Amino acid sequence: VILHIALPTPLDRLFEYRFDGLEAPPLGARVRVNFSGRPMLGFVAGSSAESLLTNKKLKRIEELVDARSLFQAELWQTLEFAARYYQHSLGEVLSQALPSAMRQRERSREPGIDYIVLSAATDSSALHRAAKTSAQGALIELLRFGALSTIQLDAALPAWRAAYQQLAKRHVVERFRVSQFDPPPINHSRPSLNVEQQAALNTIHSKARYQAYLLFGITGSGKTEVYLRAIQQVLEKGQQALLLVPEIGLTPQTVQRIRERLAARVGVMHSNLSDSERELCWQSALAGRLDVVIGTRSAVFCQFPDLGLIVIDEEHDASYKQMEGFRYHARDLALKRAHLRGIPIILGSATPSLESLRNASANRLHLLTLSQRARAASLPRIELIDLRTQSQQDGLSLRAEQEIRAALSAGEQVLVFRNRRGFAQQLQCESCGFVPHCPRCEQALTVHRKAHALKCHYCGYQQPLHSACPSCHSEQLAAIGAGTERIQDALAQRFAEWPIVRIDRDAIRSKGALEKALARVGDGAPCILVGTQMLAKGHDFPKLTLVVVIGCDAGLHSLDFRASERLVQLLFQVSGRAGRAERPGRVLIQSHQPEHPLLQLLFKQNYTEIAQHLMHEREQTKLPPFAAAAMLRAESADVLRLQEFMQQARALFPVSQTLECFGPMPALLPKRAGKHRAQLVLTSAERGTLHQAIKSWRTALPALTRADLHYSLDIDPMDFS
DNA sequence: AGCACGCCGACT
DNA sequence: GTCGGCGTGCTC
Repeated sequence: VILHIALPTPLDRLFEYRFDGLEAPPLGARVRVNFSGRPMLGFVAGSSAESLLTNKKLKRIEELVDARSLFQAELWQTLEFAARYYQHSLGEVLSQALPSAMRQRERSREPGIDYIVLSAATDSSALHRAAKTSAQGALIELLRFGALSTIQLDAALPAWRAAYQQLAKRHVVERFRVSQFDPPPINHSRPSLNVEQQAALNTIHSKARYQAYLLFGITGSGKTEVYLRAIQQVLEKGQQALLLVPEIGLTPQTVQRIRERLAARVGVMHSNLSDSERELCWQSALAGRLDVVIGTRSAVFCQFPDLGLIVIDEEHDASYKQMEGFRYHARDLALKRAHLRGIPIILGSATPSLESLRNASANRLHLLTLSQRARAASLPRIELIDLRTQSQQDGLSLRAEQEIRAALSAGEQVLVFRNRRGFAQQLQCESCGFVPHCPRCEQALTVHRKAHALKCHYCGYQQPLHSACPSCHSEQLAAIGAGTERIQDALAQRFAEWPIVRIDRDAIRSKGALEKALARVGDGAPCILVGTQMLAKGHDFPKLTLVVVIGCDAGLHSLDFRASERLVQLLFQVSGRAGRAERPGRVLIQSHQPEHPLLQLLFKQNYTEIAQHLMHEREQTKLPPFAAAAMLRAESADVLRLQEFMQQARALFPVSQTLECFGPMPALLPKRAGKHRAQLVLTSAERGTLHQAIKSWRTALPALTRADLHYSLDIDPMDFS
């Protein structure tokens, strides 16, 4: 038999190999082959009795690794579709749908799982001796109600390993290994539903076949409770559920809460797990040892004996789009999967993507609305601070300062949101105007004062902070613009009597640092939180009543067509942090342009209205969701080579009445890490037309490439970066 | 993407 | 005389 093998190489075609079996193995089984002198694992993707190739060329399958397909029928079809839709090699698509451990290693280990438990001999006095604030205390606290797996502990207490070592020495805790996940302790307390939640749930329950829902619920309206009830219903039927969350949204608290609430075997799948842990979760789900998998983007490829429901939380989140290699959108593939499987899927968001809103108005998504806040009495009030009439220092206006003081004095917590880390955006010589730039990206370097460095936030380049201008040797160097570090310093000077907690990528370097920082805020004592978008999602601060947003003007004028949508979603999310408990929240937005229509619309706290405004803009400019778009990106150290390639690529593209091509234009970051970057945007009102055009056009591209020139094709690009 | 093969410049 | 640059072509 001749097998047609999909190989994990960018070459977008199948390769034929001779197989010495009587009949062809099932599609999706792995095989070991020699490909151009290298050993490789490929996937059976077809077969035939004969081959047109000469016997000399045709090689043998060295080993059939799996007797059965690794992919259930509906996932296989989804992946075949994905390869076609994203115009990516099937072999790479299949390979990426597997945990990386299974891409290289042929046999998987017997899945087993390590649990940590309090020793039977440990009495309560020993438990009391461990300080509650230490990692050891936290570990004991977690284990008090039963054993937890290493995976659960990684999620709940990232720094648990060191504490475990210490406690194990004193025989307070011990480790044992079992071959499957066990259900956590049962916890039946569940909040009651309001009328809207119940109505949404009834609608979801009414249909057991494919139906896609858009659960549009404002922050605090109880979307999660609807997900959990819907999942529970599915579990009661003996089926399993998949819950996708954004990268940043998978907090230990979320997982723990869901685990307890559902009293089900819950697996977690995210990028911080080790390869073997991911494989374990993947294998366990497939083997029916898990009821629910919560995971980020790549968890969309998890398989179950009888998957009954998919939920996508924060469906608008950009982290669902893979930004390199096989550039899939997990939400869109989940929709495809649910459709092929004939099961319901829920997309949830307080700020749905324009794509989903449009799908809802076209009845491709059934809209379910939650407009009542479950716990808080009212929505936060939004106020704009006009920076043109307000003096400001270190990025903070006088008005904001007064409001912060008032809130703190009233015993409340304050969040100062600034989506830029570091001390200052740039350094400028006051006598000659010199601004240090990254030699590889040509962007102004960010000042990091604590680290005493100038850093490039795009490529990671850094150099020591100058004390004198390298150009004119003046020592008058001004730090321009305020990042989180500077704002923290400024706040510390003005509010010395209150604790200030900064949360951004610089402050939260190590595992567990985020938990530590959040714990400092968790007791509800008055304090100031300063941070980037790390703070915007998922975390609940009941005592937080005031949010101050610093410097969001850049998002109003970006060249990226999705920038304003993102800004609005971010501002809504940040606003949602305020006043979740009984106290009403307030949001102060500092801007140089408070009259900007988007900011004016934010006032009304009505996302639908803002979305309509944005939608109108997109319709005018014929951009997604009113057109299908694709993007050709290329980069090279040699500008001329890059320009030549892009010009030729453009010339070959069959522009017509229904097909448009914009560019070549420099990328949003025209130079990054020493490479010049350019892009070509292709759009059409007809998705099929665009797809066909790109399909034939793309075959001509390899002939245009030179050494040191890389290009990639992005279908449904998320940004113009 | 890799990797081999192949044809022209600066070294022992 | 050779070592090595990367342009071109192939992978069942």
